[in-house]
Amino acid sequence: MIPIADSLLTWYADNGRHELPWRQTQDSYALWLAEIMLQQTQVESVKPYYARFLQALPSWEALARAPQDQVLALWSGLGYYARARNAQRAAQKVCADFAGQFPDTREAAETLPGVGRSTAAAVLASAYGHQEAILDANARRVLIRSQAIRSDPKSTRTLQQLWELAEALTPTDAHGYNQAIQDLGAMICTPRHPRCDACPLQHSCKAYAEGLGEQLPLGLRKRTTQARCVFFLQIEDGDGRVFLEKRPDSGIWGGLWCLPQFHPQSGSGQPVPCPAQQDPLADDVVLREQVRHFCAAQYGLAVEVQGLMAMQKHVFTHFQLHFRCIHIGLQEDLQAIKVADRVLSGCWFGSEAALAKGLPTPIRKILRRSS
DNA sequence: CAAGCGTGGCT
DNA sequence: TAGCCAAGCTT
Repeated sequence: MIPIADSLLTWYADNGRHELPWRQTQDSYALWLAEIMLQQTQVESVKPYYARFLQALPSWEALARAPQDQVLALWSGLGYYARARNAQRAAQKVCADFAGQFPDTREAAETLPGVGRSTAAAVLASAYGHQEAILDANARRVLIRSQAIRSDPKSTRTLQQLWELAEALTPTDAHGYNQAIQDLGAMICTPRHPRCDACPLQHSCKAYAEGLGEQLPLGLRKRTTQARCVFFLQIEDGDGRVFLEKRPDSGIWGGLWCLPQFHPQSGSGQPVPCPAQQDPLADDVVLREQVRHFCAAQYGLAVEVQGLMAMQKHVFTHFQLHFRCIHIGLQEDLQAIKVADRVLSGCWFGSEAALAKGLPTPIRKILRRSS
């Protein structure tokens, strides 16, 4: 094992990103919130969300008591929305079970929804000064390179080995060290084309010595970019309000408000796989009749299809969604609305009210364009 | 334990 | 363009 703490801390003092917003506070709530937002998410993306969220919900109590819709609206666009729902549950648990203080042991902290080992360690080190090691993507990459670990980074054994390494290397000043190793991973020891010439660990780095800097970590990701397709139904009433449904907590975009989805091949409206077809969402008389039938059966709405927007694509980690938006008007306005209000989990929103909700990014783009 | 879960930037 | 990647956790 090659020690790196001293070199890292020295480098960090002069080169670290000391100005990051969550490095200006000792409040465990703010530090925890930053860690949750930063999971799988880049610093620049988090900054505006962090400021807005803290401003609106500045304490455990405020978050615990907020309407879920407000929490999701503040998270809207940041992605991985289970984090937002878990964060609120965690705040409620902190208030109920931990007297409004972030727990002071890792074991207790890990009982909070959305808080795993690394997040718990990061908060305990930064908020309370505990000597706790983190192991996020940055730390993992730095350790793998500095020790030239060639085994599969995803395997349980390698992870176990990395955690042991992380704990052994983490000094008393874990707070500073954790920030330092993350900054090195973000600024110098980057996934591709690491800047070894500027690295404070170059003299001791086994990967550098063996010319493996670009090769490690090994076999990172396997990709499957299956394509699915769906229609989004933009149904407007006589007052220009649009109809949105709240999605169930489980699955993609959980808890967010969304336009109704439709596909002729799945009565449920679920997106369907669309292998490289010419035009999987073609507009014709049959489709328009199917849409009318769907709206009647599903929502009790008598509608007329006004037109189809151009095909668009939204890319997720695991698949890409091809979609077209269908503009729809009501035939029998007032009567239809009454039926819908009674039958549905959805609601009608004016343009401004809709945009204030927690919306998936592609839905927000659709509604912004037509507002 | 592998799959699921968002989005934006970079190459 | 299309693939790759980012301060992980849950089921």
